[in-house]
Amino acid sequence: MSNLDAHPQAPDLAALAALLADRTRAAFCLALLDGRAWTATELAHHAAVAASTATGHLNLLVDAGLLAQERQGRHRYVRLAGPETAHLVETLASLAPRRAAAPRSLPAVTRSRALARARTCYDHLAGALGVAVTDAMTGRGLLDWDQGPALTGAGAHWLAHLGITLPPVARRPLVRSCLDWTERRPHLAGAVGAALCRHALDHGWITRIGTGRAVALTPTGRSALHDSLGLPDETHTPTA
Amino acid sequence: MSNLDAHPQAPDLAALAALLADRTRAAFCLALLDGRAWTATELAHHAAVAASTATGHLNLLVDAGLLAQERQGRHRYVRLAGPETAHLVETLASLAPRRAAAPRSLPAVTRSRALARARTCYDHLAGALGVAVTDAMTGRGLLDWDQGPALTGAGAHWLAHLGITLPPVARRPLVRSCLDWTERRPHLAGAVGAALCRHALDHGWITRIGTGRAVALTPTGRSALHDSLGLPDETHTPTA
DNA sequence: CGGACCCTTCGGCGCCCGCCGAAGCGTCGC
DNA sequence: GCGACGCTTCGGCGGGCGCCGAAGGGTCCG
Repeated sequence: MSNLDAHPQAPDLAALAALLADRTRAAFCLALLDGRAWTATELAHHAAVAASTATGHLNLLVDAGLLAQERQGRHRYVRLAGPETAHLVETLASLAPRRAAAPRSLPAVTRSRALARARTCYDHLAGALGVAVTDAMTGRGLLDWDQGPALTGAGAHWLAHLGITLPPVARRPLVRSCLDWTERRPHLAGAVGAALCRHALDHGWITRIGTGRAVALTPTGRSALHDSLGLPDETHTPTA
Repeated sequence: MSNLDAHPQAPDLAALAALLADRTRAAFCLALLDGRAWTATELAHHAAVAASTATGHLNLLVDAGLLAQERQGRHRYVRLAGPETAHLVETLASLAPRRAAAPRSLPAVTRSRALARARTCYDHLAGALGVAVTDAMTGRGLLDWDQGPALTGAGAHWLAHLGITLPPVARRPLVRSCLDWTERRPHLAGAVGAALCRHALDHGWITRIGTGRAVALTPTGRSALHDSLGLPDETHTPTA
């Protein structure tokens, strides 16, 4: 009985894992979790490798279908091929040993400031803000995790009230739990998470900082999230 | 800006992926998805490698925390360290390219026979049987996937009626979707999936075949699943 | 007690793969 | 048209890692 007979999937699984088993390619995929398209040169700089090295790595990822690419003149843009790839990268990231562990327990006022340091995770909100939004929605009965992650009726109404319409065809889960690497608690992913993030960007609740995944919570956003979810808002909360 | 500065997680993520980026280790982990403990020698035979090779690989996986081990005299038993590891392996397996694709569309009678060829996936039912159970539960309103995978009230009653009690502390999701590699459709995972599988084994609905993940649906099981979920039962259904 | 068995360590071999700079092609903007 | 820029190809180098058999230690069983 050969290895192939025992588990035909083993070589394929190993090959897929091997694509992420290189620190440069891992850095590429982590960067691309911001949901945007990067050029080859940007990724090379980001990962501090030569352009020729980046080319080889990107070819592997594109050929394997983990990344999608688009040519615009001399620029080669790549992005994660879809939510499945993002989910794989997220899963690996959530299980990988932590290095710089975030503080476990923040005082409330510090937590309020921490909301300002948010980021996106693929196409949904992550970090302290993502977790805070998720927790608040859960606390207000907009999400129900008791029997698996689900959007409640109240949650659907709340979204509609905000003017958020969900995609008519549910080809991806409406609600998915995504374990936040820094907070070590789940934040909201799936179609709802993506729609919320889109809404937050479109309405100026958050703005992107630089070219990474960092986003800044704006005063408008802080106020809106306070009104709609009761998140701490420094303009309304006295400083302790 | 060095690679480490850009993404501190990248080397760790890559290291984790590297653990599964070897066909022998991948075969080990796929085998261990049956949820049982295997000895080092069994795994070596299974993957067709020398005992010394298996030792080295197992040491890597155990040291990294992906596997848990237990010594009993001269035997070294290892198992997957927990559902998180299983989820990672499942995720990789579901994204890995397929080789021997299962037939896409089975005639009903052949599908009935296919139910007999089931398997477990970590601690829940998989394959044709797992998918059939999942579909039947969904069709009868016991599971609701419209807003994320969820157990319905009817589902909870159904489980109670079967005598299945769920763990009081929900430290893992009650319901989780697990994409079935061979059927390419989701089967039920999570605490409910595990409880169902346990129940099916305890009540003789399925029995294990050999030392792998294959399980056989028994006449008792076929009858019980027909009664409780309307699954095809050859003793009640005329052969076409 | 002795042989069989499980498992581990060791050393050597061969293969794979990421890295780089140099050279080169195509695009872009002045 | 020319230089700058983005990207690709090529060849060589060095490091890493899985593989094996041999040797050996510990456990098990007749």
